[in-house]
Amino acid sequence: MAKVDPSLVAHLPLFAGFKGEELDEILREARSARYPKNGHVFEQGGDAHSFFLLLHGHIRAAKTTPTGEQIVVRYVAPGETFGLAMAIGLAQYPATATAVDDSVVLAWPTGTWPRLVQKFPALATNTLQTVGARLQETHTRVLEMSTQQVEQRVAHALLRLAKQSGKKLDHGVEIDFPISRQDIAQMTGTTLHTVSRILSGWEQLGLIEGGRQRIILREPHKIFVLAEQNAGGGQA
Amino acid sequence: MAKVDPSLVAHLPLFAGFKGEELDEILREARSARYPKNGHVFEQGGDAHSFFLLLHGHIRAAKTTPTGEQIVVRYVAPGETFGLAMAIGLAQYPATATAVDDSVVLAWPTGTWPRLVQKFPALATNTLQTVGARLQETHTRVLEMSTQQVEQRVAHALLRLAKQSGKKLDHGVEIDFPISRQDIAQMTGTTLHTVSRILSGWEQLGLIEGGRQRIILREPHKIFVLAEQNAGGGQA
DNA sequence: GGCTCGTTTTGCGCTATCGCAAACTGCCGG
DNA sequence: CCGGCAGTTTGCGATAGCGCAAAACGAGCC
Repeated sequence: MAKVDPSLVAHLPLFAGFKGEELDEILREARSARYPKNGHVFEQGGDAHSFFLLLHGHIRAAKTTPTGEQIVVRYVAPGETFGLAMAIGLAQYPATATAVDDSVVLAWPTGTWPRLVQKFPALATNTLQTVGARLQETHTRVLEMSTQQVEQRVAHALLRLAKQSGKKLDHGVEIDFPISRQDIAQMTGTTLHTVSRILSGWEQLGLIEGGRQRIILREPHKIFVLAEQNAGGGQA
Repeated sequence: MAKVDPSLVAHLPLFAGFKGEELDEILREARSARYPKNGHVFEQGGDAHSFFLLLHGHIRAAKTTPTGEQIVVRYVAPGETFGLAMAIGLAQYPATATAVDDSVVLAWPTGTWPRLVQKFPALATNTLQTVGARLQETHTRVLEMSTQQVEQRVAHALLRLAKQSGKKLDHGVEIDFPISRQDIAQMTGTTLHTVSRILSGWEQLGLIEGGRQRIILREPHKIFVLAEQNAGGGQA
């Protein structure tokens, strides 16, 4: 219904190199949709009927094991695409997408992708860059999980969240959407309990301030130091 | 020099949907190169001068931390592309590629990519699929590292290696290139020692047979069971 | 204003896995 | 044929982090 102002999205990586009228044509194919907090945009295993661009809000993409355990694949911030399953050759979504805040998305039916890509090859190369960047990030995540202790991984995770979705405060940065200790545990490969212990410790030290699904980094720099330093003693 | 027979590579995912003469044109841009066992194809941080297609042999892609720890990102089997750094927008290689066996590659100078993609947009979409598949695999890896014990992760790793590069034997499957316990540790996020203990245990049970940089899966099915089963007791 | 439920905190024992050290082994080079 | 060395095995503490249990807390609802 309500059309999206092209100028609002023209600068996004997905549309890099597009003229106004091309952009128009692409946007015409999308419909916009609103999801309330905790609403499901799509579910793991469901048919990949659409791909999305987040306009407002925040989306959590999570993957579930057969035994019911979950990990958070990533948090989607406004301006990012998600649900690209079909673009990478999948017929079903490999993860579940849930709005963690009231969110507004642009959705293109899967069927439009081949046509759009054919007409606008730059869409494919732009998407390739995006997916490639995510691959790099995921490799970094594997590297961290392999070589760092939980405390450092949590520190890195918070810094990334702050960078991606941080709201600057007078003193510190607040993560701009509701996120629980459990969520952080699922991002870093640990347990709710361990995250809680770590954050409590940091709060004692005045590094952060926490609340119910809220985290404020009061001393980002000190957390950065924590994240980088080798646990205990390094190799001489 | 020696031209590559197009029919040998025509069926690869990278070239899906290409006619013979298009293929020819693409192949003409590549040069082939040979790397001896343990030769470096490129190094992490080095300028991304080329992208590659592996024709023969096996390549190990590994990422190193500032402190010198490594993880194996993946093993490249013949027919797969690697070193796609520039296609995904990187100017430097994010990992080091080493031949684990005498290997032959096809190499395209980075500069050819934009031109090739412009002329053959399907290259971009094919590559997108490939990179997307790798992203999925990496997410699976994160999931495993987050939710499974070391023994199961090792089992999964061996099964994947066997599937990708296994040589069928009378009784069992042999991994077709030299791979050390250390390598497996770096694939699963554990230590050389733990891998050695696990494999020794399995060898006792007759599940595998090992040697210096060699692994034979004698009972793939039993290993599969090991890989899938929840450690200890699952939830009732 | 009081209640309820989801989130967070915290205590405590347990153990999978690490980390170090040392012995062993099969290949490769000379 | 004889070292020497990289890769492997194994033993033995040390411990980070898990898992369970329970209490404290706080936001929203009635």
